[in-house]
Amino acid sequence: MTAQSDAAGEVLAALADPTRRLILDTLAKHGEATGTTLANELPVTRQAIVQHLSVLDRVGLVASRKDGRERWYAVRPRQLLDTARWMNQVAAQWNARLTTIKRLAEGVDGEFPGR
Amino acid sequence: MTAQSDAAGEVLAALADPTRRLILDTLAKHGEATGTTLANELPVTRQAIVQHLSVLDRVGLVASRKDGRERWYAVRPRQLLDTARWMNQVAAQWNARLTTIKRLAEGVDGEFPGR
DNA sequence: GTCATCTGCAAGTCGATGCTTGCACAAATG
DNA sequence: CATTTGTGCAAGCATCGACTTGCAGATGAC
Repeated sequence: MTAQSDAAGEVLAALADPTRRLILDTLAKHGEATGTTLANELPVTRQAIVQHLSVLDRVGLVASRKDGRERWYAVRPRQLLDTARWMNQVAAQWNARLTTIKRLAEGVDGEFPGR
Repeated sequence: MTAQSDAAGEVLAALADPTRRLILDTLAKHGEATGTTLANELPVTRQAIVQHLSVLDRVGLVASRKDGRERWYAVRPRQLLDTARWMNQVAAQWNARLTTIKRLAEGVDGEFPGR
């Protein structure tokens, strides 16, 4: 119920890094790119980029294709959509629980602090 | 366009930690809980839990209320929903870009590797 | 064949952070 | 008032991960 190889968690961890999000952005902008291409316009080394791409590939956020001596990467939306769906489900659970609590505390008009 | 105080990134980073997700789960299950309550049923110290709750509060995933000498925490779905929406938008952008590319590469029937 | 370029592997550095222990303070109970 | 219980602050440790540098191998160009 909670753990099912935890795909969502992996994707979240991958997306948590700002550089990785930047790489994904750039990649999506170009459609396809190689490690060296990305390194040319991003403020990090090619090695760093390749390592990030390795992480992103492991969780299925990018895919790679080898052409000659070049390796081309592209973005894959599916995992992102799945994770978004997961988040919506969790949020729905929270909402359900909160409304239940509210119903139990019937009559109490005090809402929760607005942070 | 990319940076707008980056609320999504903050939430992602907060959700990336497994212990933090466990805390959120437990919290949602109970509706409300205190640091010591959570520490009683989770395999970490109260201090660790409070620190995590501090992070979660900073990004708006939980809110706290003080009653006497006890501080009660509860989950807040809004940030989660916002982040899910953000993910959907990004995924939509990726999809749009990918279909454009595909259209440009008209005639080519080769799909992308299935990882 | 020779040279330039792109990739892949490895090791090392450095900062961030998850978790702990220790203690002081505040509030409820007797 | 004394005791107990819950919270808040601080410092220390230890691990993880982001990034770099260095080099070897593979592929294309001249």
